Amino acid sequence: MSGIASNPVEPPRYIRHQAPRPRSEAKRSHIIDAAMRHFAENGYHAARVGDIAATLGIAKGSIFQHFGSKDGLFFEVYKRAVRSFSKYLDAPADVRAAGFFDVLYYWLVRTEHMLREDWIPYRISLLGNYGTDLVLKREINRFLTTEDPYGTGAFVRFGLERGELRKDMDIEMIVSILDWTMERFQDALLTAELDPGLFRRQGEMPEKKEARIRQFLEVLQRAVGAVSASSVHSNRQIRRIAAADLVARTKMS
Amino acid sequence: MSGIASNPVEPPRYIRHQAPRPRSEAKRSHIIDAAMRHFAENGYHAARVGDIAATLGIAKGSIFQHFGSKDGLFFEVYKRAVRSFSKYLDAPADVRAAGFFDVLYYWLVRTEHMLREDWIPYRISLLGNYGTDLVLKREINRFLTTEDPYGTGAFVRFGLERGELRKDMDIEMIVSILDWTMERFQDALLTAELDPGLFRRQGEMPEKKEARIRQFLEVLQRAVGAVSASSVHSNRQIRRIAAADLVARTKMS
DNA sequence: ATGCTTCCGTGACTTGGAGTCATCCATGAG
DNA sequence: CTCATGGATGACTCCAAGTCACGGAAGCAT
Repeated sequence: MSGIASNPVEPPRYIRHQAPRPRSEAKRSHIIDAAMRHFAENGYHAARVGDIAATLGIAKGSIFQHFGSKDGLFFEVYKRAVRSFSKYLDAPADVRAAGFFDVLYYWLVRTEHMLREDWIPYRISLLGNYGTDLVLKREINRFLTTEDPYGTGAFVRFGLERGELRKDMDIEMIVSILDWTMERFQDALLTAELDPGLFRRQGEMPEKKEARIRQFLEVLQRAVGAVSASSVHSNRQIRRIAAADLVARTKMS
Repeated sequence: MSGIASNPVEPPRYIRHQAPRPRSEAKRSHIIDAAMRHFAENGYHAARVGDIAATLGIAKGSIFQHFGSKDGLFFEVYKRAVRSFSKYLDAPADVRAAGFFDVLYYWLVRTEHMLREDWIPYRISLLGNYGTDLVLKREINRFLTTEDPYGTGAFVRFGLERGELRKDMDIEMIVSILDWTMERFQDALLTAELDPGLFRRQGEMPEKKEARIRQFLEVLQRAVGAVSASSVHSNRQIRRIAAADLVARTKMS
């Protein structure tokens, strides 16, 4: 295509000819751990690769040898953080048995507690979603699409098989909507920074928060839930509203 | 409160005693324009303040004098970009008269065209939403909340007054859900253009896109729309599905 | 006009962190 | 013990954000 192939192409170097020694993998892992803490505490930009190295008592160059760049390091950190989260279907068996929307409820009410005891990976995912760079964000999206770390796809199929989700929609549309709204709702729940609109008022009112969760789930159920007896969320309040609505609809006709 | 007022406090300097001269405002405006182009073309990180200055034929220090920092400059750029977008209720009168969901439809189908003729501010808003820094993102959210540049609040009130939206939900919940899903849906719609890697399937299928828009709006209507004759979207397909659903619900009881 | 003051623009300079590389060293194979 | 390989090192380069002392321009007063 372009120039003349004057020199025979050198075989590309820096390709692993054999699996890395076990020591190397362990070190990588240590670096990722320390980096995760640093990124979580300082944010992406304020985190210094040199500081991470100093914390570990190793040379900065070593980190670059392993990960190539600060972006590359963060991407590994991000993947580990996200993989450490539970998948939807990891909910206890009795919750799963209760149904699709009960599983969502289960995870939403636990979000806050999980944050307190394990805030570091959550903060990392927040940085990956909003606080780094569009180029990196693109990599992250590719990762999320191919790996589906929350198991949204399987979870939606679960809901479809149980007849709790509408069958007349593209499944990708359901997955997307679930991903979008759950992500944003959880962000709003957890960080006043991101959504000052929805939760700014009630700093210390857990019951108000729970009401929001219920309302959100109810909206979600209307949006993508199938309309049949088995799909009605087992929670009393939601069932009550759905029933009232049904009456209203019936009267209308 | 804190220490002893040992020294009489110096009157703070660097406070504007009078409005900036008109020349200054014009220059600010020029800088913002050039910066917007640079950020849009290169992304936040790759954009160089020095390049922007060189493009304008002025000194780099001048930009810092006006905006304090690169972040500060970007924030001004972001505000201008977002303010340049239409508000929901800027739709033509006949579209407004057709109803809430028709207005949404109107804007969604136009998103693509608007992108082509005016891609720079869109790209800026994308950078502001995903590609800078959490600290800046926080400022941006505060701005979006206080200024409501898309007029979402007024638009939701419009829908409520027309009886097209549910009255048994907190209004902020509706606003948040509308903001979240519209933003993400538009991003998905548009980044398919900008970045064929993500949604590479329907690159050249406008009718598929329109089907997606209809499906999305239908979901949204189920989620937050009131159930009454006047709320049904005027689009035939949506009305048909809503009617079928009503029948199904009635049978169920 | 002449001086006075305040603001604006300038570009050389400082700061500081990402990324590099020649060299060293630890380890394993023969 | 020697050699070969690849990880570890840290001083070094590069580069862009941000600073500042200075000079000049524009308003203001006399």
